[in-house]
Amino acid sequence: MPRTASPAVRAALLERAAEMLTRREPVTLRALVEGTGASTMAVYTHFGGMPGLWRAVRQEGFTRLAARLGTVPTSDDPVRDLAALGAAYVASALAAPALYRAMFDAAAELEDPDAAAAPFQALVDAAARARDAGRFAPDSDPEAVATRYWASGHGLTLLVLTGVLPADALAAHAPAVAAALFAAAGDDAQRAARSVSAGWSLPASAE
Amino acid sequence: MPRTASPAVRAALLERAAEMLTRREPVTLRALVEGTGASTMAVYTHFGGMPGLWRAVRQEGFTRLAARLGTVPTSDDPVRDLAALGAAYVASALAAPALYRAMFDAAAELEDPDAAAAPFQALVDAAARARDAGRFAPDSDPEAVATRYWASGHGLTLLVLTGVLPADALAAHAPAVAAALFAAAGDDAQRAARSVSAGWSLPASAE
DNA sequence: CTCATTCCATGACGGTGTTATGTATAGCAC
DNA sequence: GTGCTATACATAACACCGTCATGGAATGAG
Repeated sequence: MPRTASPAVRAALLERAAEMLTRREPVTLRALVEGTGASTMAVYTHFGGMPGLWRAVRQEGFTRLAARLGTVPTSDDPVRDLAALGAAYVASALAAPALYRAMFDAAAELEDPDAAAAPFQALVDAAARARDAGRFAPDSDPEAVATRYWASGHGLTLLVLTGVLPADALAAHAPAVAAALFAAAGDDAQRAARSVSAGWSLPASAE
Repeated sequence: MPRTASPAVRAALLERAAEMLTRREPVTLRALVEGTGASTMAVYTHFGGMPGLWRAVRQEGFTRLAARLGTVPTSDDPVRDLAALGAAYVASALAAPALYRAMFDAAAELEDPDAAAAPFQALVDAAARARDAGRFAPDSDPEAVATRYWASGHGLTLLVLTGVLPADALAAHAPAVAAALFAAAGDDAQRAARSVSAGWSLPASAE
């Protein structure tokens, strides 16, 4: 019966939080609401506090990541598709480094725990297609391949984002790691290298 | 001429900070000094503030990590040594998860920028030995192999530490990733798998 | 011994997230 | 349409954080 909370305020707060994050501004409660004209209490009614806001921000990050991976077209070369997915993943992380780091800072707790699984599933599907197409060994486990691929890319990405490795380390090592993992999954080494090279260079220009 | 700062206070603060970190307690200035009997100003005289304390904590973490990797014995199988180094690395991270995460939270800025290079160098050396021993291709780049190995292990470790992947994912995937990378570096796939299996299981019991 | 210099303890300050209190407004019963 | 009620939201105080200005105590140099 009572007054209902406006979803516009919630969306605006979330949007502004993501924007402040990409702008490297510290996301503080008062600075956050300052821009929206809302009061500090709005964060509490909509998110229950700052931890809730962060949960929502991470959720939003994974949703956007999944959406972005969804735009990667499926070709007749599933290994190339895996590489393209990896490239899109890395490009997404580089486009909003602070958001990416926030996502994995406490990725375990999300509003919807399956949110992190959505981007991951794209990799699993591609790995399964590679197996069914005869590129990977018949007994290769798509989920295991996807996990190793993901973890390796994640580590490389984070080391670059934190400044431990130079920015060009991604281009220098990510395709090589991918090719090594795909070859281990059963693909011919040279063929894997060619597919990775083709897929990796594809969405590099994507914003 | 004046009173000289006691290194014992500095060491005690550092020790307590690391202890609070492993105990998952929030490392706050007042809580930190409470245990040592010192005052808040001690942190400022010794570290210049909390950021300086974190710098020192990260530094200490890398130093301990390098020391731990230094205890891994060198065998006549350099590929096995690489696996053993990886296992020791992961074990070290699992023993103090919060410290590990703090180390890489802003690993770019350390008191001594070369501190992060020390653990890394152990990997480079082992990769160079593998190349010189004919296990890796003569034109394989030890530094590139070490970088890819490190990044992959780092990503896998972080995903487990943050709860994204289950704890057993490390044992399930880390050796496989290592074997894939070593095979890509030129080692025979089956031989690499055997060496990795031998080296990985070695220091698993280390604390 | 003297004294200057530095360590460090005490307390105040601005900023943070949180929350108690009050107010206005949107939805439902009639 | 009118009145009631439950909820969204504003305001302001709170406890905590890191920081720093002040002052006293201790130490090493001469």
